[in-house]
Amino acid sequence: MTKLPSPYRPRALAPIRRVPELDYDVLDELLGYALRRAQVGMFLAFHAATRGMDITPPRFTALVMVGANPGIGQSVLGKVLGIARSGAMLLTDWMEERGLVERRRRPEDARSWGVHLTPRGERFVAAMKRRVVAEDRKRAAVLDARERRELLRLLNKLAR
Amino acid sequence: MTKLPSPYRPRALAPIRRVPELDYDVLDELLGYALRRAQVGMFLAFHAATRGMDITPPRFTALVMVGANPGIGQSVLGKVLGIARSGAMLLTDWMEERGLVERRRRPEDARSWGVHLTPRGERFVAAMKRRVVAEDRKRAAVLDARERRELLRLLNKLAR
DNA sequence: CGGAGACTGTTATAGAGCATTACAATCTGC
DNA sequence: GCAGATTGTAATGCTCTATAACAGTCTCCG
Repeated sequence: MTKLPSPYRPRALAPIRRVPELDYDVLDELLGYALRRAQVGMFLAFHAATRGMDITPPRFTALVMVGANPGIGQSVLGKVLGIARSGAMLLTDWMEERGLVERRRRPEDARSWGVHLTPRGERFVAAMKRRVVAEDRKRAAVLDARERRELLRLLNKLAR
Repeated sequence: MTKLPSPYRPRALAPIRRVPELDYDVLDELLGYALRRAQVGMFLAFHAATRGMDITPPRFTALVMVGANPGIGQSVLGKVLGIARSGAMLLTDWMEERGLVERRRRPEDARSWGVHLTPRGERFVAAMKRRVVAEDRKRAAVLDARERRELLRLLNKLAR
């Protein structure tokens, strides 16, 4: 039905392996390093959970935000994602090419477009969220409920 | 003294800005998203702390590991960093071009090289570690000592 | 001991992702 | 009503990393 420009190539990403014989020096004391290791693990789980959907974390975030904030502009999308406007536009192109979103003119501002989910996009986002949320919980299952809440709290505090 | 192939161009990376008017939907419930936000913040601090040194997180990790494990091979380096062998080699090239490390033949295995810090590399790594550790502490100062330890523990648990 | 298979570093190639810059249309405020 | 900011867009380029192929070397087992 819709043409898919890039023929889905799964991005293989290697896990960060812990090698017991090695001395990790200050790395073990740095929050930044611990964050990166944890995040790579999470990314691998994310990737597995969305297999076949051609989804990446930025695409996921963009789609969720469009779903929750219909009519959001591309500049705001860029801010939320921490990327430049031009990148947000390419991302929007990608979503539009797949028939997941559409751009609609805004009557109150002729410069900007509002981005909206299509019916197909709604279904896609719902399925995607279900998978990702489930995987996130599964992955976080090594922590008990209290630890999970505490981790979330500390991370948000750190991110300010 | 040593020629620097790429003329140090700082990689501007945008922060992930929180937009209060927006609905973040499931994102606020996902550990993965919180991890990413925290990590981007940390990366920005890291980048500021190493300004002028042309350092990135993988380069930092590689240099620290070489310093703490003299004679480490490039394949192991790749495993530790979570990148392919070819990437570890380019990284080693980069360090060598700057006179920070040298490759030495291993008598016990003629296939592999051992990577070692040069005297210059030793000084560089010491300065780099000082800066990064200080910045990491500063950045983590929003947490008290107990929270910091707890965060580190939870992150390591999550990364398995 | 000799060959199969695994492992090392290396090279070349390719692609994703993103920034930067420049531009035109439009909005806002003095 | 004009200067300056903002929006989407387009073109270009760079960095990081993977993939695949290759030769040299090691290991291990028949």
